[in-house]
Amino acid sequence: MGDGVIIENVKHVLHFGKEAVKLKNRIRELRRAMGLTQDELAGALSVTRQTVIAIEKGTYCASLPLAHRIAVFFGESIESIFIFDEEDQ
Amino acid sequence: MGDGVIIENVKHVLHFGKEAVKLKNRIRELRRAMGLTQDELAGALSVTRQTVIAIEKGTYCASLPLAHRIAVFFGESIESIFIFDEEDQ
DNA sequence: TAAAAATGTAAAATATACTTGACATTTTGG
DNA sequence: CCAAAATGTCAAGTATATTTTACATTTTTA
Repeated sequence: MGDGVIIENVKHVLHFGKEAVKLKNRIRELRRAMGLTQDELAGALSVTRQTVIAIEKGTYCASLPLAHRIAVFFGESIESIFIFDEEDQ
Repeated sequence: MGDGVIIENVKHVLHFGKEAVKLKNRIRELRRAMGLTQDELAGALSVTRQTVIAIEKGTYCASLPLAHRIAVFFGESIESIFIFDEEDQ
């Protein structure tokens, strides 16, 4: 199965690693557009208000399941809500 | 700012919570289509082989940043790679 | 302006994602 | 068939996400 070409491909792609990805998101903006408080959004997503605060502020990332719930709630894709900058950290 | 309608909306939407989301993904399939080993994919994503194994098997979810790297690597959206079933857990 | 609602902050505890290392089993190729 | 490569498993440790509680500040509204 494996041949030389495969290894070349992998090496060529090694810079896809952790060095990238600074994450911002449009949650506060989307939440306010719906006229919701942090507490109401938290309830709708089944997380605490602290989690909404931390994610809106960028203190940490949402987990993938939570990101999905957020995307479904706002009717947009994960990629359109979370912005992955191609910069350090 | 807040009015009665808003509260109605929130109550109406409370079932978007954790009860959903059982997660599978197409990573093994996509990796094999590229003729890569788990170890090579792990290297390309800057994670360990254990992480690739666990995510392929569904032992746990990728974090959002890792899900994003995976999506970029395979040239697809997060939503098309990770499948969120609307079932329990 | 004063009360109420919304937002922010901080620390300790728990859950989950990820790493490291070591070894077992399966699959592949000579 | 045998060796090497690939995949799987297990356990302990670190990192990060989420919860809980409690209080401080800002914004809204009566």
